[in-house]
Amino acid sequence: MAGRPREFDRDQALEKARDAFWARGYEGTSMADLVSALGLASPRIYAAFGSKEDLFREAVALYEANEGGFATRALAEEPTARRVIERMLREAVETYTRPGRPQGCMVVSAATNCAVENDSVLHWLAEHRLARTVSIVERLKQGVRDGELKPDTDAETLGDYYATLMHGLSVQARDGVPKERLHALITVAMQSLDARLIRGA
Amino acid sequence: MAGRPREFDRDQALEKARDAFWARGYEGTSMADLVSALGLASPRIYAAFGSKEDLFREAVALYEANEGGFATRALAEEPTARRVIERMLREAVETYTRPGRPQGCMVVSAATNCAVENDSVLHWLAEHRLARTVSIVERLKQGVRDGELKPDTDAETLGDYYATLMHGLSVQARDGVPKERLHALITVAMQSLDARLIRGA
DNA sequence: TCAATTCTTTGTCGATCGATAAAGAATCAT
DNA sequence: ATGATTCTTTATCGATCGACAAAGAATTGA
Repeated sequence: MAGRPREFDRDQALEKARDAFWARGYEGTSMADLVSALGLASPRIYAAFGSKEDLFREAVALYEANEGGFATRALAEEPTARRVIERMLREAVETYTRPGRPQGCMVVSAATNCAVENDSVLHWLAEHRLARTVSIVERLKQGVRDGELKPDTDAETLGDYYATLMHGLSVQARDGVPKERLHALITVAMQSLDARLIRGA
Repeated sequence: MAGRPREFDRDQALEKARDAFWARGYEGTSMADLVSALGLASPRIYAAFGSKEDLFREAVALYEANEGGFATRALAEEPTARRVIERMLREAVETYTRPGRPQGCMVVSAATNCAVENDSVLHWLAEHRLARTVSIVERLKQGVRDGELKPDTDAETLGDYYATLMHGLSVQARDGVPKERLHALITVAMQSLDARLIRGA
């Protein structure tokens, strides 16, 4: 077993692929683009990653494990629903507007206008977005159970509200709206949650 | 002058093109898709519309003149900033979730992940989105001047906030979130504006 | 040393991309 | 009627799409 060793760093190549897909999306990034971005001939890419779609799915997984993982991290690390939501939104803005990096959210913008033959990719990303909405809603429900939020709080609606706002943030960031303005509107949006808070909880 | 008359209805063909682009985006809709959707051989399409990009721009203009024109209509027809914002959001939801129609906003989703050679289309739609944000901000500033909103209201931030939410609504609608849930979150979002209202104005 | 294995390189595959040339068909003005 | 004009049809263009065959190069275990 084990023949000639690979001459390039697979992880490093995957990072470059993630950035390319993040910036231009699944269909917006051609194999020729990847060849040039990764500095690898196409048979080397296919040997290491299988297909363009396989590479894309790995790239999204890498994104979600790092830059795009702010929601998961906020959910895991913050003690209150209030802090989870605000940190998630603030880190979303930071991630979506980082200078010298692709703008917006890879999960939101990498496959919105797709040809029919790539519907599987489109639906896969949609499921990721819906799963994120569900996790936000669940956390708010937990906040109600914990006595952090008023008992009559509609957690699903509030979760939909923040998920919708977060997806909108990605669009705005891609359009070049500066991060200061995005942070300012988050301050407005946090008031909806503050209104549901039980003081001193 | 005036040779053989055109055998098909140009306006009707444009509507079909608008629906195709609305559903699948600029690059997601191929000329072959258009040929099949319009029921016209490609030379007839080129003769009537010039190029795929010209056709797309006309299709977007048609969208904005009808289904996508709710923001403009609300701004023109509603007497208060409060009513403009709510009607705009409610009609956005209705438009984005209409059964049997393409879901979401054509301006938001038709060109997000584009190849480099179609950057012009992408930027053109981005400008449309930014112009919509500006018009919302301007209307809120007017509300402050009219004495409808409290004098210390940050109209730009509030406008950014509603524009962001509206763009997020398009993503959610495309993901299949039912319109009842979207209407519910709008009710939450309207409280941010209600908090800035001067009672009895 | 030498088969077995794996990676790299070169060249190219069929399909599809947007777009058009050329010829036939139908209308106009005269 | 006839020439000018415009639309429709058929066939196809070169470029690019994602993907791979085949051969050479480098490492392994025996």
